[in-house]
Amino acid sequence: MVVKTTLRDRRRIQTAREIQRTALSLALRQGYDSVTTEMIAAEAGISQRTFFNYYLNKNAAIIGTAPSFDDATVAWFRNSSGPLLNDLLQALRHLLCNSDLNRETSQLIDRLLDRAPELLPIFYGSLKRLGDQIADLAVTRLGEDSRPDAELLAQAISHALADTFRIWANDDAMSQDSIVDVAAAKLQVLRGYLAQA
Amino acid sequence: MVVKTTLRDRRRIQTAREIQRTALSLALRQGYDSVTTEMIAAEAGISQRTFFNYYLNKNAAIIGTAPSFDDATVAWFRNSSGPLLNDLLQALRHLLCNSDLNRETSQLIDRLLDRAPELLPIFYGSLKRLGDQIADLAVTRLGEDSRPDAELLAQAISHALADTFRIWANDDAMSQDSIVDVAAAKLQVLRGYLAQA
DNA sequence: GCATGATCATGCATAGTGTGCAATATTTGC
DNA sequence: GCAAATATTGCACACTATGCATGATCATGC
Repeated sequence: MVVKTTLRDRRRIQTAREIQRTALSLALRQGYDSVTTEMIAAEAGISQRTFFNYYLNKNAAIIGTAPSFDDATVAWFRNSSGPLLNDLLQALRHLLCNSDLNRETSQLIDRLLDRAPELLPIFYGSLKRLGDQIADLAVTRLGEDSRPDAELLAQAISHALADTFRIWANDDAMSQDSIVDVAAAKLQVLRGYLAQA
Repeated sequence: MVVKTTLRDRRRIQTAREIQRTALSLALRQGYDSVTTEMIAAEAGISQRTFFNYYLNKNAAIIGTAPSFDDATVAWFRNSSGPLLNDLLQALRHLLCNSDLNRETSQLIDRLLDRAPELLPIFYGSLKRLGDQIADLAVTRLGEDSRPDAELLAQAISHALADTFRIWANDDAMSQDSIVDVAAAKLQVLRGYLAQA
């Protein structure tokens, strides 16, 4: 089933991005706290009410919406029989491949996180959604009883991925494809620390 | 240096706990969203303005304030030369030993997290403070260059600890001392998953 | 004890967030 | 084009959170 992309859909995505860019730009210019949703709406050329139609709250407008696994990837994962971690990483490669990341926007987010560390929990909180999806995948292999362990693993993976994102955002020489590989390397470093006991 | 505990200090702690208990009880009774800070203040016998003198926001009142490492523990850690993970876990044992956890309150939090999953990111966000402290400790050993790796490790440790907390809260037979041990076991499970690649 | 300086509780005003609802405008499918 | 679906907007409103002024309460040195 081919997805029909209507004018409305395209506009919706376009507007959502414009709001995010405006919000980031304003927050970097005059500080996150002193930016109001009214300002963002005004500069984005929409009403405040419409702003809240696009994002549930101010934080969400800054961070943007995280991508989701598509059905094909989920199906592939369920049928694959490779090592769990390898397959999870492979699924993430598909995810990143399909989503068109914007390095410029990522850079703005990265810079803002430096200046406004109070946003860090929100950033990682948003990443928790991705982590939950990873945990769901892992649970299909490990069984529902292992959900806490799956969540711990998923949390580590998404955290490593987030770190790598920030590196990628600031390194134009780094390719989008290598994000997952670098994150995987970070996870092996983590494994090393865990082995010291 | 012995800490002098004045009447004011004791009252402050007492009131803070009372506010938290009230907030938890109300949230469990009628849902987190429909509880207002005014209700919490009224039921706790204080003004709304005083509520905000104790907690920066509504979320903080629910989750409560996480404990901090004391100077003695930090000093011990810096001078110790055991394996990193072992020493971090040992520091956490000191932390838990000194802080008088309330199992009843923890149970209420656990139940509320089940009913209001939108609080989960806030819960883990609050745990991030503990994670940051652990990361700071680890950095004193690994060097500032390894901060991202230290944060990844700290994140995993605090997540494992949080999971274990929820188990402890609901298992009266489980001793407070064993929390760190169970969390350590969880970390070894994580290590196993990471080794599969 | 008690004076006095520090800290705390409170009321009030105010800025900002976020939602429900109804009216209006735009797009889609036919 | 036209009707149904969907988007945008204004408005009212409840709630969160902060700053500031004022009076109450506590700590401390004498």
